[in-house]
Amino acid sequence: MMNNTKNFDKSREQNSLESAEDYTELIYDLISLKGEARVVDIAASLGISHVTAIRTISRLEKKGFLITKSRSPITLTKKGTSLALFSKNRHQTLLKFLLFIGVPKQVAEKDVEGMEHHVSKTTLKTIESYMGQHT
Amino acid sequence: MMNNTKNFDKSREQNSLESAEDYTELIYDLISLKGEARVVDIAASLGISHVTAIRTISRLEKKGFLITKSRSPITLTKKGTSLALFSKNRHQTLLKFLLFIGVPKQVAEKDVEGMEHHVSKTTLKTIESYMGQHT
DNA sequence: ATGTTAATGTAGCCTAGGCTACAAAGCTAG
DNA sequence: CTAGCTTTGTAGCCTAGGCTACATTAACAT
Repeated sequence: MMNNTKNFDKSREQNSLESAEDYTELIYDLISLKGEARVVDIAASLGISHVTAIRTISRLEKKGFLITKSRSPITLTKKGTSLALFSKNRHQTLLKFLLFIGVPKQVAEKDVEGMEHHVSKTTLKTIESYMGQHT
Repeated sequence: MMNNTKNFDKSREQNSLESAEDYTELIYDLISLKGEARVVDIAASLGISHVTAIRTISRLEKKGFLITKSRSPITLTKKGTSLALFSKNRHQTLLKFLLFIGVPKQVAEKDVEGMEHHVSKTTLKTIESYMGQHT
């Protein structure tokens, strides 16, 4: 009889990592650009309703990526900041690579959004090294 | 006041296309290899319970990708077969490309699983052409 | 200081995908 | 031909992410 938790964790760590990456990255950028990250802006940036954003943010808080205080801007924890930086870097690398092989900018930008969450560290390293050698 | 249907369609056509691709591809392969595609085998191959498989399959039937008959093997419609072939081809191309740039086989195989659904036709074409030129 | 607007939060509904537990149908062997 | 295993199907629960509608809080302007 298989313990349910395993499968949970599996999809949770997949799905939820994706939103964790998207949200922390976005929050990081918002803080950089606007000085603070607010729910409205997050929702607007992601093209979703503020309600959905609030719920997801509260889940991410439970998982230790960020901190919320009622009606105050959102801040990233250390864990959240690390994830944001990692995601941003991966995003950039991948984008550069697509452009490098000749994908049109607009297409590359859109494709990266979906692909980035599924690229392992090994593949990322390989890409970096490949671009290094073929410059 | 935004019409709800739009957002629905957006996520539906994303999410559901992913499973449509996975399922049609798998069913296609099962028919090739075993002569027929049964729920148990689909579930086993995807590593999910047969219940989840049944539900998803029934959704895909509603969307015209396949046909089920109670307690009989599953068959693909024309639409389903096209999608399967397209997905298989994209999968292969992407895998070849990752191997080409030097990603270890095991890693490549795993990464492709996630990435493939997010690679546009344009990017796919670009990859093909790039590999053609750099052989 | 009060009234309007913007931001946040709550309730409740939907789809999709995950599960277990149980029920029914079909095969296959005795 | 019946007992038992395998396959398929149903009921019901969970998480995650999407929404609208409504409520509350805060900020701002007059």
